Amino acid sequence: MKTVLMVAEKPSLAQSIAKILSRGSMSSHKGLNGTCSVHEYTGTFAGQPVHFKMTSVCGHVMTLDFLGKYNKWDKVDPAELFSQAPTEKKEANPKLNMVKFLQVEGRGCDYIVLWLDCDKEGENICFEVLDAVLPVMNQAHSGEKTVFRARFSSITDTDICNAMARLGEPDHNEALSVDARQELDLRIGCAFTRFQTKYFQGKYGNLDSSLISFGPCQTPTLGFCVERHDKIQSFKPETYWVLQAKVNTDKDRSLLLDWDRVRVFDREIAQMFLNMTKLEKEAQVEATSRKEKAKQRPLALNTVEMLRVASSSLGMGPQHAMQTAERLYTQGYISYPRTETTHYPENFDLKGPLRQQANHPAWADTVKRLLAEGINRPRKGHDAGDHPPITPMRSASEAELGSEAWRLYEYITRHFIATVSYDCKYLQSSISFRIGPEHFTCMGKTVISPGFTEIMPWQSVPLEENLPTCQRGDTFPVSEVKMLEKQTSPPDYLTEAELITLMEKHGIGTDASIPVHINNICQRNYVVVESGRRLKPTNLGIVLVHGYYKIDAELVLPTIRSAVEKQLNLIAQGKADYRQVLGHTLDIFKRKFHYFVDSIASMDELMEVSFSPLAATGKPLSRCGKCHRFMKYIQAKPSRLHCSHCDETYTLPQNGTIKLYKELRCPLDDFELVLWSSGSRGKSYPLCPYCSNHPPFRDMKKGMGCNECTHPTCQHSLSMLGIGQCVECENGVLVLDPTSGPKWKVACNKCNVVAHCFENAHRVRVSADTCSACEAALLDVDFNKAKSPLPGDETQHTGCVFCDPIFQELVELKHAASCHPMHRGGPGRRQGRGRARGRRPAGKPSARRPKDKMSALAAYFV
DNA sequence: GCAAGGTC
Repeated sequence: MKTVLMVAEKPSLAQSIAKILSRGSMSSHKGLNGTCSVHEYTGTFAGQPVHFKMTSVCGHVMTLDFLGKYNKWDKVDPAELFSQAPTEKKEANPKLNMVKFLQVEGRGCDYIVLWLDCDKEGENICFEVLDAVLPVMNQAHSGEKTVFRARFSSITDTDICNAMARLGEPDHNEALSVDARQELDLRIGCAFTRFQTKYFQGKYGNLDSSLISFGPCQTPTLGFCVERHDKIQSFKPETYWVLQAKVNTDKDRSLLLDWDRVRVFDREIAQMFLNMTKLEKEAQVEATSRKEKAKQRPLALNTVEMLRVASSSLGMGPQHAMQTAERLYTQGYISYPRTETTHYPENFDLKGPLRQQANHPAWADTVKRLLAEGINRPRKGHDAGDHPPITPMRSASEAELGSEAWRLYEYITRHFIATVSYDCKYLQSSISFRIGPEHFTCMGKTVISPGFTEIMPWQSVPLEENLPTCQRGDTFPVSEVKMLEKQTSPPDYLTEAELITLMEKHGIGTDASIPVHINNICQRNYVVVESGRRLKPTNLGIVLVHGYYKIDAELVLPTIRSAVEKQLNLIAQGKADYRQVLGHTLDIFKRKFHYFVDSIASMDELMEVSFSPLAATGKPLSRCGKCHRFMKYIQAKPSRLHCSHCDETYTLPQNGTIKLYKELRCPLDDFELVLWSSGSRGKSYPLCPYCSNHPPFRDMKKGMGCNECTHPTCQHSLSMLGIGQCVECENGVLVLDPTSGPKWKVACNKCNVVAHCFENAHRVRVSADTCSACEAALLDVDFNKAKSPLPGDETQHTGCVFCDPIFQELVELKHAASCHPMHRGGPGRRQGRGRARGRRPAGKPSARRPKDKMSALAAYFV
């Protein structure tokens, strides 16, 4: 029997589609990556009985990057990234082993049916899948078609079955347009980002962003925020005047009337109108009206609307909301949360999900009534052909979800119920009055039936005072006419919800990437989220955008994306050649780039005002080995040392603290050593600022400290302080931390293994001798007289930390505590004493003997 | 260390 391989874009879709096509009779198992499943069943294909294997990828299989050597920022001129630098496709997520997985499942298959999402990205993934699978599939008989594309617009039985019955071919042009987009985004984004970052980081010490990034989506996104900032800055308040009248409708009730002219900007004129009305004793009713109005139930929920409401009403940022929604989805509480569609498919079961909510304490009454009296037909929304709108899939309580997830789930469920509820109906009445020559109006609203606002109370029609019943010609006594002086007020900073709307309108990003772009401009410190989730640009963000405006406004305008996308669409439609469009667009941006580089001084003028030059930043810390003057330590990201005399910058390890190390110097270059520490519970090691940036020996990499230095005789080097192979990682060596006393530590120079030893020793040295059992270097320890753990009055002992029975008792293996508890390894997983002891019962040789120090070192000298 | 697009 022949085999048909079928591939969807994500595991959940593979399952739904297989369920439909196999009519529920399939057998499933997890694939080798543990994420994708394979669903198997038998059926017919091309008129013959076959075996079906339905599986999926996880989004893109491949990602585009430059060849490795072009990723060295200090060796490559960013201008080269436009054409010379070659790109390569790499596996998008090496952990998933997707190519291997596809080949294992695809080996020996006869046909392949591609069920990727029906958009350009999906078409592109089709070819990524084919590249992986075709080489291992059975060879086609002469002329027989083996590659098929299923085109579907929703995940419903009819749609999926129709797609299966009318298979087509993957569209190469659409896929090529995505290849072009990837290459453009990569080359343009990286070139500008690297240039800006290097230029400004080399000049200023307090930019407070380790990366000055540029991108065709993130930069216009920032542009929107700065545009609003500029509007606020340039706003000039204007004074205006309003007439307000009050009439008595009853003995102790009065009615506030709005002026039909709304407002005037001339005081004299307002005064004139006031004079004409204030002596009038009566207001005459000129007309009354009563209109029944409706407030429409919401459209079915899509991603961006969910994100807007999450931000504006739940105070939940888009990134966080999306993560929360994804968790609710994978746990089966809601349907797939990434969709543009606001229209339920024709045969969508609305009552099923509604019935699941019928006993929920929060909305049982509403749901039961809807089920009993009949649900309303949802409004006609937009069908983007991707996934059905977001709906609840089963009932859940706050206790089982936790408060954050619950708030989002509650909103999604209330929204869903609202879409099958009735519109809110209310009566809008108005009375028009005349006081002297001037006209005034009073409006009132009364709810006739609350409809969906019962389940979405925040949408309720606000209660307004009932208007008196009256008719044309009636009069009411005027109790007061007064003139109010007011001022126009500036707009406020952009809310996330408004930004999402702007991005959607201008086609910047997609439902899945909009939260990422917003998150990016926050992380780069271009904007900060203020109260009410409003985005206030920082000085850095403002200067960047104003700089682009000065040099080349197109770089920040939202049209930058749409213009390129127009070109890409030509490729997709087969109307333009992929190479030509790519070459042409790259050429334009290369020119823009060179112009930008040549004009950078005009952006720099703005930078100068807000930021301090490197030389004027930071505190003097350690001496330069070249000029022997003090270098300044710049703490702001990225932390570094700057010698203003030599005009050199030396980057330091991030995420830790830096101190001077006893004014000790590196024997190679005379630079004063500094001590890097990740905190009292973590590890620390000395490093030479020069060596760390210019590795002195072969096989040493940038960023290394003395604990990885292979200098044969320096007292701070790995050679002198190394003890033996790390007990956990492959290539690490345990190195004595010479600064850690009196609570001595030995730490791995690669991973975060830390051994705490000898609490009360006042000196610990690495001996030249090695252990006869395990070949690790011996430690020579002098204990405090009063607190010596040694027998008798002894204070000195030399032995192996792994094998010596006395030392074994004094060593405790841990993992360095890093800044964030999430990243903490060890103690959580492996309590207390680790492998160092646990795997070495006294007297028995260890299962994995630590290599002797010299052979561990030899590895470094290769 | 960089983009944006998939998805986990």
